Amino acid sequence: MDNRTVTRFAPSPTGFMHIGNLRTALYAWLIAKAEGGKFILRIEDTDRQRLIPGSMEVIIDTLKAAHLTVDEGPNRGGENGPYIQSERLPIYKEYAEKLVKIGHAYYCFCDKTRLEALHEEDANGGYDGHCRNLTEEEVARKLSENTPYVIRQKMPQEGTTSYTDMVFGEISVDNSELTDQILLKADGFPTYNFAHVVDDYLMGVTHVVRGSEYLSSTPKYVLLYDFYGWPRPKYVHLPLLMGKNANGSISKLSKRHGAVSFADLTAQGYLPEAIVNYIAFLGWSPKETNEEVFTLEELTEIFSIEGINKSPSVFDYDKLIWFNEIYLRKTPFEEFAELAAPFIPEQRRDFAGMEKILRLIQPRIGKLEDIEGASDFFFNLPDYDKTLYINKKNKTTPENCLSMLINALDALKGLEDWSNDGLFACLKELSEKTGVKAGAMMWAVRVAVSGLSVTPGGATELMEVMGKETSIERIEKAIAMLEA
RNA sequence: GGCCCCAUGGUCAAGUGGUCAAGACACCGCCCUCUCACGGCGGUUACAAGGGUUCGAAUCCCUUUGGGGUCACCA
Repeated sequence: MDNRTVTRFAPSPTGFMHIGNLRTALYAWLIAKAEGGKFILRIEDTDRQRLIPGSMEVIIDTLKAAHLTVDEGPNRGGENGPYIQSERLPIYKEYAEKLVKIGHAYYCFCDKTRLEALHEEDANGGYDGHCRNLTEEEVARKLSENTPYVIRQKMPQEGTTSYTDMVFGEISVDNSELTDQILLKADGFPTYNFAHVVDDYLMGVTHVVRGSEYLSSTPKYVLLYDFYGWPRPKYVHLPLLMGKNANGSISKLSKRHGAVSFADLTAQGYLPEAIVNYIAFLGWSPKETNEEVFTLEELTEIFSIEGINKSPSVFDYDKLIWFNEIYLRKTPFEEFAELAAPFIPEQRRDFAGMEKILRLIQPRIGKLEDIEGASDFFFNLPDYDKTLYINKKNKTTPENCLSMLINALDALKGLEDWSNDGLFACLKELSEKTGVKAGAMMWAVRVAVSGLSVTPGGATELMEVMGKETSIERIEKAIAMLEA
């Protein structure tokens, strides 16, 4: 074994990848890669009730989409497998029994009824240590009678336990606060509390990277390392990701805050690269620069644990959109068109002007989901009000727009070169000839042709896309409306 | 409730005893411009409160307040 940095991402198969989990994976990956280390994927499926089929694929696909390469894992293999906890049951049993043998764990035969009664007595109290001091004979007898049992960790009753976290510093807890947690469940599966410690040790994990919700239970894990005589890993607890509630308060980011899984986000048209870039900056910032746009590769260069923040951060969709816009604009058009395809209503996909529409829209949308709405007016002229023709800067009114449109209609009807340049030249010339500002002329035509006060592209760009027939038709309609 | 943790603008954040307290998003204004977007320029908004320590505190200590996490045969 060398002393390379080894981190792991150990999600449980819940069916979707929470964005907070992705960030944990990203940081763990970055910490490993910054040092040329190893990144392990391990599936923590010890809770059989909550197991959701197909989850592992979601996890693997997400990591792949985010470009977080796995060095060892269920999909890659490796020298420390298996990487799925349900396939490691004998290991946990062996280590749990070993712990009993050396006096730091014990068999517990308390049944559900007793535990529930305990809980009713004091909802905030833990296990009372009822089976802590059973004699060897009693244990042997119960075992021979096949009484269901669990194995609990025997916590010290005095003193304090402390450890150093690389972001939060020294954490110290009175041992009297520590309850005798279950290590091995009655169904023979280990709990997270036990399995992850055994696996992290066996797999040579050097940095345990996870959310700060584990900050206060880590003393229990640290004790396990001590009991076994294993060197403790380094701990890197990450500040939680929060969401803003309707009433302004914040709480752990969850579904009611909006899209929170990676799949939800990509389904709305956020690009994986933008998501990754954004979440890298949620709870971390680089020391030497104010720049925020970085590729994954660049992040491995500048990422450091020292830059990780302690306080929870609120997930801000506005900022995500900003990142997304940047990545959307950087995307070569051909690629953008491919990404856009699934977001275009089927009946519009073969419209001849679709490519031009996409070119107009690419630099103006926040996420791919916006494509349909942003281009809708090309297909359906919105109902609009005469007041749209009022523009202060160009001094337009419904009245002068009407005369401009009448002139424009006439000129456009005779126009051969229906290209953006041709259209622009035509209208520009017309405006000079008729003595109106070009901006005013453009305003009138643009509104007539789009029915909107704000459009992706100018009057002539829109007309080029729509074609002569539709453009003329819409202008005639506008004239009719203004004359009414 | 006990325990643990956190506290700079609406949000993300720099800042580690001496700064006019960076920067980004959002918002507002101006410029550019066939509208919008992009780009450029400018602006509004912050050290939770109260005590200390110090010549000097956003930075150190205490208290309060606020927020979060955790107390499962879930992870």
